[in-house]
Amino acid sequence: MPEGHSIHRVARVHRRWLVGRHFTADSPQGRPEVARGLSGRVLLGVDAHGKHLFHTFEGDVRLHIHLGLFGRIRHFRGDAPVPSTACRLRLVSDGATLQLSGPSACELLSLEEEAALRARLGEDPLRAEASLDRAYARLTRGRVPLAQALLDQGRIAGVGNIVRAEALFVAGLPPLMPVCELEREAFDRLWGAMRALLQDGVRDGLIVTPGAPPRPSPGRKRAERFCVYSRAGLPCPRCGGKVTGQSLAARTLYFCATCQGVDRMHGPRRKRAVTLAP
DNA sequence: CAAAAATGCTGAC
DNA sequence: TCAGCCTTTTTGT
Repeated sequence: MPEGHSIHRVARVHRRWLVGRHFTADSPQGRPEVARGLSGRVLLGVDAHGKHLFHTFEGDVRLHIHLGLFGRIRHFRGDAPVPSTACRLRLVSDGATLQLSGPSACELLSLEEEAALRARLGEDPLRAEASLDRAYARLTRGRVPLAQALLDQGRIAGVGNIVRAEALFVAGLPPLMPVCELEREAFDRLWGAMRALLQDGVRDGLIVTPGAPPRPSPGRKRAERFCVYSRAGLPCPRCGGKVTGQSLAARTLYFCATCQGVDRMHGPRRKRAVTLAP
């Protein structure tokens, strides 16, 4: 579930439905001190940065949530079901309930702790104040592969395995090129692709890459949402060649070697030299 | 039923 | 580089 778009969508939903309400909190599993700290307070605001969520309650109480790989947030209007035994935090108000399970972080932070955490995060394509200059400068440090740098939340925040694969495909960029060789023009294209995918994801609640196969591939039941992510061995929707899936820094990277110019290392949009007759 | 997989991150070697 | 964390959903017998 959780790449940046899911988190920003949650923040938007909470701003609309939960801010201004007076909550009682409990923690069926694991975080009694967090529940105690929040219980009886009014929620004042919600902010998302990358994959991190920050809730501010009255009395300067700040909740930090990171869903990690397994985390989930459910909300209910009116009656809510009994939470699972794994429910880490439940917030209940008149008419709205929130249940959080499986997060990798659910903690109260001081103003300073929150500031320190946010300072470690890179530019978030979903935040209005994001600076392309800063994002480009941070992203292109060092010689790590471009695809690996994209998952580094200190360079760019909110991009996960799906968005990196799909955005690199949309931008037609070779994922394994040294990131310091990424030209500004190619970066702008990539940033635009990431931002568009994430923004559509916030609006729609899930990511569907433009150009994804409209019909299920052979051996699949449903129409597909992605061009390359999780499609190793299946045909690329653009050129029909086989999509590659390979491990990079312990994550699976998906790409189309043909469309993303892997052999040329600098992308397919560069003009090929032509031998002219004398 | 059991097993596997999943969009993430950390800490130990 | 790898194991480990942690929950839910999907797939297979």
